[in-house]
Amino acid sequence: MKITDRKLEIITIAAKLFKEKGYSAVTMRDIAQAMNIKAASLYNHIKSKQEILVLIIIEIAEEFTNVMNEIVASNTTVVNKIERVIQLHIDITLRNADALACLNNDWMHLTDDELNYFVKMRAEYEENFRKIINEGVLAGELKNSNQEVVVFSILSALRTMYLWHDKTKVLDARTLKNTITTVFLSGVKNV
Amino acid sequence: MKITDRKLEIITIAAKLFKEKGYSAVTMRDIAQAMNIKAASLYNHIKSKQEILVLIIIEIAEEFTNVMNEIVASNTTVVNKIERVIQLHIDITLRNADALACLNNDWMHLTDDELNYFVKMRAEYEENFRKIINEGVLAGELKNSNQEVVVFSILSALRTMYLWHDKTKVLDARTLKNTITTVFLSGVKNV
DNA sequence: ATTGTAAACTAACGGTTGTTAGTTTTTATT
DNA sequence: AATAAAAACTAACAACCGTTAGTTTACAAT
Repeated sequence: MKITDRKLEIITIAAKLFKEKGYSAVTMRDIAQAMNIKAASLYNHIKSKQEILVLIIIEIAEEFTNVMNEIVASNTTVVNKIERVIQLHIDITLRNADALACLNNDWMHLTDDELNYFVKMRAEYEENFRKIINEGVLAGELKNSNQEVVVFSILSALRTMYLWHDKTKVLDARTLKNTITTVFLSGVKNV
Repeated sequence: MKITDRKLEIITIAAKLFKEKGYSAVTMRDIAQAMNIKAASLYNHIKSKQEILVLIIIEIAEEFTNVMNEIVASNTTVVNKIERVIQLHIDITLRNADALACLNNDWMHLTDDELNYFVKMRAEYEENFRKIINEGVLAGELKNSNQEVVVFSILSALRTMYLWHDKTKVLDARTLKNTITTVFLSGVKNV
């Protein structure tokens, strides 16, 4: 079950294609052509098109889940927790934007166990973020705004960073984090 | 070239299906089944699958373009302009979330003239929003943060509101607007 | 040099796709 | 009741889909 170099190559190229056109619009022949081989040859390395999708999405989803669990359990301020969530999204976006795009756009094409597994992880992730926001309101660290709106405003921006991060890659990760953190914690308006 | 009732029905149902699975994964037979007719019957009303996509996307894209042009040209404060952009996104999200989802996720399946037209409109829209932010910084209304990050943080959240607006539909449009405005202008942190 | 294996190939399969042609049914108008 | 138009139907097409079977090539280990 280990992932060979060639298999990893397929997954990487597939993720890039999936990002551009979506899982359903990319054919096995497209993937093969991008690797300069024939479609049938792919099956020496992977079991199915579906397996490619699973390998792209699940690993990243688990990373989000694991780090978010650490953050929630950590003994620190809410502001610091939010900063670490922002950092998590920046890290993964900069490291693997294609796979992240695929996770965001094509997760619904997972099937059976993997679909259930993903949906469960995503719900837990959102619930954990909601907990952080709620904790911040109760502790007086955050304003008492509508929690759902706050949660999804921030999460939406973080989740779709992959759409524009390449335009801003002149920025190093640190500057990116600082700006985003400021925007969400203190807003854009001058006081 | 006018849009009959039945044609509008097809577009509405198609948008809903496209939102769930994406343009490529939805077949003409899927759309037909959702209307309790056969796939071939659809062609009494529409020219092609592609035409459905065009009709869903272009109208909304033009509305965004037109209103954004009005906002940029208006003689008011930058904060007020931002509030009106937020209002624009809320209005369209509440009125036609399915089509908006389709615009966000399936625009790349447009072809030829319509693809060029859409990409051009989107670029102009972003450029207009960038102008507003820049104007605000110059006038001292906004903090001098990195503009690209500010522009895309806000736009990302507004663009993906359709993903979670149904969870928050207990909120009326006014409350939604007030909360989002506060989050982006003043941040979530207590001062 | 021989052999075993990994990884490519050609050919083809059964099913699905968007779409067309031709026909029948439904609906509205006189 | 007769008629025209609108909108449904059946049947089928050529192209494309993911995938399999069987074969050949490339290459490392003996």
